[in-house]
Amino acid sequence: MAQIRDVAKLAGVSPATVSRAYSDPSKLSESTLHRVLAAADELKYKPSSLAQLFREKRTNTVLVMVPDIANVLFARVVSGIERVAVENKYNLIVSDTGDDAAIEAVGVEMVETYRADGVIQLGERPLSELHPEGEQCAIPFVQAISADPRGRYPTVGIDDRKAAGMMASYLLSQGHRRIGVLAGLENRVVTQERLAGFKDSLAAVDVPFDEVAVEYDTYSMAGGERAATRLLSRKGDLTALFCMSDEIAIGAIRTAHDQGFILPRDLSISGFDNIEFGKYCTPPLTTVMQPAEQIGEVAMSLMCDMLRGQTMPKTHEILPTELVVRASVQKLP
Amino acid sequence: MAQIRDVAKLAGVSPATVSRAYSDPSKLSESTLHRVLAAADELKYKPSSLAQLFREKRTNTVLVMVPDIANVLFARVVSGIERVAVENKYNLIVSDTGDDAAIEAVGVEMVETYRADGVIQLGERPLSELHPEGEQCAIPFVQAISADPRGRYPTVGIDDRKAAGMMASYLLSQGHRRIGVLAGLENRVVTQERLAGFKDSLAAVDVPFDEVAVEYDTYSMAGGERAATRLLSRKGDLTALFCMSDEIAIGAIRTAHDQGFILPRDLSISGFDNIEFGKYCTPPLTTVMQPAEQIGEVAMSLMCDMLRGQTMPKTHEILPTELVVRASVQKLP
DNA sequence: ACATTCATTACAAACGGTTTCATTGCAAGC
DNA sequence: GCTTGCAATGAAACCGTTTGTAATGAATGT
Repeated sequence: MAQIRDVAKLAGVSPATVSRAYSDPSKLSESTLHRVLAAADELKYKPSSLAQLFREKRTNTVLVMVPDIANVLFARVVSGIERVAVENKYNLIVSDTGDDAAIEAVGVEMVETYRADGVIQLGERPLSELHPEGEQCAIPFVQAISADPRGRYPTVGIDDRKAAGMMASYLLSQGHRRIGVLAGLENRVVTQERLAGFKDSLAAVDVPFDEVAVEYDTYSMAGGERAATRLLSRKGDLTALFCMSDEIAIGAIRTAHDQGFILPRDLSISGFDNIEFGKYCTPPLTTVMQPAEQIGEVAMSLMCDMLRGQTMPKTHEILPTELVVRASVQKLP
Repeated sequence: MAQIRDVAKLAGVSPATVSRAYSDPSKLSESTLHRVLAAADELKYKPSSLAQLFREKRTNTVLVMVPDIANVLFARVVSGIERVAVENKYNLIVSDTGDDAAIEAVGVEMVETYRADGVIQLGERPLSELHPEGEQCAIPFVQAISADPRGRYPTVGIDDRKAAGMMASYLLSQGHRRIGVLAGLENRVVTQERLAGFKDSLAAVDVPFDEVAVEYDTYSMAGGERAATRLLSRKGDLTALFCMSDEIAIGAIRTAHDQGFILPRDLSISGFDNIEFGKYCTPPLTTVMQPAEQIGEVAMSLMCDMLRGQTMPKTHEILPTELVVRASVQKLP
């Protein structure tokens, strides 16, 4: 591969001039610029980004830590991040962490070893748990989607509590009173937030919360199947299932079908997230829209701000959610 | 951030010694090693990968070009690539190309500018179309999932023609004779391959291929809906729909439901890919399993071989597919 | 006692650009 | 004609590692 000095020699100028031909062409005379570019073209010269980045001590790269890249919701967030990244000429290193603290810690280290300029964390773990210096450490870090909006680092996501409350209110407004909850993993803050929102709405209309009617499992279709099976065998009188994700709801629909329920006549089911497949369920899923792509876009925008301005925006962006009414929830007479 | 010379000074040795303390500790005396590590620890020294990589002229990074990261099938392939990448200590730069030739070309350039060591292409476009030197250019390149296995670059995927033939044969074996085809984009080689396989099986049992009964559209649920709507309005006598992807099939199921079909009684529908949601459709989707994660793993393994051995494996890995029989295809009397 | 070997460690070059500072040449101003 | 200023360019330092080669000293062999 041709180097800058080869081009310089061929064009009869110094390497500095060649460098300037790229970084600030206006500094060169018309004829020199032409000569340099012709020489570069002839030698098929491409500057080594490795050398450039080394000199600048920047990588132009942001690390995105995803708990599971094959999860459609996360994939959509990454898609949004990507869009803003290319706009701003950043590359994305994507790491599938499997929600593992050790892997995430390695990711954070990549910033300190000049492997990435900053980190966008899609997992729930805050930076303070991933770095030996805890809260003190100061690297460009943005947490998105499943973040607790109370730390000192910027976060972007939705108001899970409010959104869950919105859905619960809708179920109540449709006449449902005996509502089972298919929750995700119990130890997640997102689960607790959504549960709190659910309880809020019940309390607002003085419907007692039936502690027994909650089943926890993974945030997945298989988890939804299992949780639904357990819940339905225990409580036969439920009229609706409040599911904490669309995948859980899709699993629950499968279970309900298999047990001979006619949906939504015999059982109403609501989801959360509004993944594309929900629209194609039978019956189409009533759910809460979470603006996944937009969350990614905002997260990457914040990251760009941090990277350019060297300043840390102390914001916690809360993006709006929307109730998506389809057919899986029925109005009771 | 502390640098190697700070550590060297504190430990009273030369930078070279500090460097060797990491790269080959056996070269140092017990006491020196100890002193160096203590000094490094005290200063929280982390070697700059940027400087290291610059020196080695390697990035330890592989670029993955994905037409659409939010597509579950691609996401699963990326997941497989990831797994092998971390095993081999490679980072992944993921680029969502939107199937755009210009963006893909920029990706290929990243190798020439030392931004990545190699490229894994999940799109259909071969390297020869992405580089000014065409077939001549010699960069570490592996094409996966939608590759034409006839170029000089390694590919990994399935035998689309055979797999499609397998599914068509199954439909025929269930008594279907008037089978509509919901194809993906017409200009894709994968579409043509699967169509060829479909025709193969028809020819094998002397069923004439009904050219009219093919509808092309995008590989998506929306595309499936549109194509199904067009096809069903044109041909009322079909007993089965051969869909070229699960997403298309899911869209077709929606359309069929909406038009009052009882599935699979009134219409059988088959998919392709075996994405997770297929299992949760109503009725559960009969489809062809494509080993997406494994395709990713093999692709990344090949990439590692190329990167280490500097040799190009001239293989075209064909991974096995499987018929997944569920309930969306009915046996005709 | 001297040469030889070996283990340790230091020195300095190299990686390929960018950038600061100095130099040159030319035009304008007096 | 001489100074001044500016545009264009070059020389060289620099970024933080790694590594080939040289140097040092101790141990060994004769």
